[in-house]
Amino acid sequence: MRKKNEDKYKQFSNELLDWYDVSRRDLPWRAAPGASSNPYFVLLSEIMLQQTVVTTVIPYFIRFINKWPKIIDLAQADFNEVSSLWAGLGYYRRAKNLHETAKILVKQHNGIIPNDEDVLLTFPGIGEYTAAAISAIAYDTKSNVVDGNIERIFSRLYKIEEPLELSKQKIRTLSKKYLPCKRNGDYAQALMDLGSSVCIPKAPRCQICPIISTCKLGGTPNAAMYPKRLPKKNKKQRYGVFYLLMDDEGSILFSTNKNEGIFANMDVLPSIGWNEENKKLESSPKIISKELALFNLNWEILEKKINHIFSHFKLNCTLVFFRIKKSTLNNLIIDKKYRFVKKTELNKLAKPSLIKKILDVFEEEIVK
DNA sequence: GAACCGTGGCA
DNA sequence: TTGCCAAGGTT
Repeated sequence: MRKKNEDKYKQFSNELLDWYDVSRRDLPWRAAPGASSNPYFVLLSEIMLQQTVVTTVIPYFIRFINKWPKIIDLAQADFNEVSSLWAGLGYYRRAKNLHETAKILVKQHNGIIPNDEDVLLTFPGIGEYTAAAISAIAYDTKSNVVDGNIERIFSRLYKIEEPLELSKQKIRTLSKKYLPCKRNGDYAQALMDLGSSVCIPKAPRCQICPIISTCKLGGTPNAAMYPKRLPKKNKKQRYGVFYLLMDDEGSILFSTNKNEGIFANMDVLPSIGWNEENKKLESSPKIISKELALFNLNWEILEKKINHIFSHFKLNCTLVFFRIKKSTLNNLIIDKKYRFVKKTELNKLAKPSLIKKILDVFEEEIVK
């Protein structure tokens, strides 16, 4: 019986690797067939790919390796520049963790990325999946790489009825049995390519699947129903007010967030609210905040509204544009954390997509 | 375990 | 339009 199972596992990986040799995606961090990969490229791409699709990552990855071709370049970079190149990619703590990891690697590991999963796990921003993926893809170790794609594939292979949130450990145990003795990095990437182009979440393309013969759901209309999931919680609606303050030289008031919370370390516009109850703030845009108080002045005000959706809440944004004269700045109470940024310096900031969106809304006013 | 942490594409 | 989801990690 054991012999029979081993044959099954071997056939599975062989068929998958044969498919990979023909169907593999050509990605900028991927080594040519037969060539050894660049561990720095693997690490950088794996961090960027956390919860982020390949097509989104590619241009960011290219910009990063053009600016910092080696890990030592990244380690020595000014974090503000790292943050700025990361802007728009989301999950901004990743940028800080990446930079910290690069610095540790250069300082304590001679700039060499370890192949040991346990060592990789000690770096900030590298968890179980990423450690296994770097080890397998960069050094071809026999690591049990389990990402969302692989969870979906094994959920379907075994027609797992439990919600994915509850079956992760079972899937790890199953997937470990299938690991081949050779080409482990290719094998992991083959599963991921399969998950992204064939065993896709909706409408899986079972007709062209190289491993349909081992799949309990293969070719059945039910395949799309797996993996099953726990019911999603509704995103709460929050309300916030954002202020675009421009002086008569065209400079705009910004602050840089601390290394915490949403938009960690990013450059943002002054805002208040972000609460579920603050809907009433919409009607009093002139009172900004304790740190930034505006009273009894004749402002040129333009008000707009946009919506923005985050991973765990929705934000209804009231946007308020003020044009102020420098001579009246003395009447403002402005916390020291704020600073005016010249129009020509805007492109150097690390602006989250929401902040870019707000600047776009007032583009005509900014150009004036 | 559950909440927090972004964004864009797609149906 | 809305909800879903994607190469997860940290607290």
